[in-house]
Amino acid sequence: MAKPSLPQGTRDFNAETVRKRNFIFNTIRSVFELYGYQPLETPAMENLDTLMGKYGDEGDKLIFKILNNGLDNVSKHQQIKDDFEKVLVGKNTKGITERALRYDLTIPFARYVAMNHGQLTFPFKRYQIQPVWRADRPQRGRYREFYQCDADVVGSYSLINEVELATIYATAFEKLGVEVEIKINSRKILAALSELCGGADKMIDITIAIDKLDKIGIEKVKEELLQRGLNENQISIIEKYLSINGNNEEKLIALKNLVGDNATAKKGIDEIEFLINYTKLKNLNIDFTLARGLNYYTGIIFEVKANNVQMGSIGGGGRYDDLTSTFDVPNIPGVGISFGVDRIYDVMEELKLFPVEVQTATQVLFFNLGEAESRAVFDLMQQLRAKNIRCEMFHELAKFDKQFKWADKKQIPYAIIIGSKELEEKNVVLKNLKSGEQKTLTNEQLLSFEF
RNA sequence: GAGAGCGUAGCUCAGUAGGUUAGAGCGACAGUUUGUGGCACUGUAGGCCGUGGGUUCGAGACCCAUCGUUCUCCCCA
Repeated sequence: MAKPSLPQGTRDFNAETVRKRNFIFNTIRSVFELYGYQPLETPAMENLDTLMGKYGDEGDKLIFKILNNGLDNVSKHQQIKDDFEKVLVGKNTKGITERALRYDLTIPFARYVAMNHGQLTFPFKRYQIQPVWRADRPQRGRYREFYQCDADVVGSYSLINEVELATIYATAFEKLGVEVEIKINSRKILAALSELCGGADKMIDITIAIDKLDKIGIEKVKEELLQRGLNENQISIIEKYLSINGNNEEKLIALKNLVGDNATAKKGIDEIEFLINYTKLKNLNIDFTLARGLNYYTGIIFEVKANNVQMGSIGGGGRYDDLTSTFDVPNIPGVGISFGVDRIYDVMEELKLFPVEVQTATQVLFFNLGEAESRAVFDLMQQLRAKNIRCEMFHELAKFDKQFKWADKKQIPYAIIIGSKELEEKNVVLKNLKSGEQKTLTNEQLLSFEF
């Protein structure tokens, strides 16, 4: 057997890491619950049909496909070879693969809603905290297996949902101690811009190009737009659009001057104004260069960036007014947000934002000083455990030195020593390992001690 | 899918211009010390130098391939 290893882009999590991650999960979950969202879980795998075509061409390539079983079945060899030929030219793949790992939580949710819309009470609000998988090349802040925490509401056009979701973002990150900027834009504004610049079919080209503004600069964006078939006049409108800056109010005024007489743009602007005025969040900023790749968004879109650290977005979302129609259930609008736990973890680790309390494991180590002593220890431990004190006994008879060092390494704050003397006198020696102080307590005093 | 860097002890790394028996720190284990840890000292274990091929009298070092890993672009959380 070769050296054991992990699949690329996946990780093991040790006790410390799991505790820190749980802190993030619990914080986000509690905020979701505060806003009336209910939990949902879906399978790790979906039918390939459910996922394909929902994330754009790039997204489709990153879906982890699961090989069908039974491909070595001799009686089906010819059929399987024929099917594989189709795979090679990018066609129908059912004979080779018909299942895939979940790529995000939104499409499985849409599938769930489409399957169960007859039973659900609308508006239906759900949250979901599960891993997703992407066949991406791993790099900083990018993994092949990572968790998303999504909250979505379907069956409502109300902008109050956007207001609440923006507030969920703000509240959760505040509770985590992470300073963030919540960036918003509207697909309606981007659509209006596209109408003015070569037609609605150019929207994807335009959004892809402008999304790169802060990375490659305005000149390169203009070059890319030219390559994508826009003329000089159209590009100059986009340049004006991208040069809009200032605070939210100033940006909206400038945008109205540029595209305000377009009906779609006006609707998008109204929605953004509503959201900003309603929430009054200080870190909610308009960013007209925000586009987001996923094709299904139709209204306001969100993206969350952590301040003071170099990291891709740690959350994103938006409104999709017609997501379930791809599953033949039309007219169910929705809006949702997602938290990227693994990136939030990396940010918190880099900025040292995890509270120390997160790490308390065993509170008390009982020394093992002999057969009769350890029996007494066991009885005492059971009584402490009944009072929710986390304690354990050293696994074997050993020198003090060894037992102390073990406690140090496991960062256990208290040691309790029960030797022959204490056994006889029915008391214990309690030592605070951090301060070095120790005192003798009766068994009764120990049971009421505040650890 | 495109590009770059790095693979030497459990971990972090050093290894000079290609030259005898590959080193350090940390960690592990044992002892000094069988009723009091963190410190110190002493000792021990631990390496197909990622893998395969090539150049050379001689390769951890140079060349090629391969695998792994990290990072960048694309795209994304």
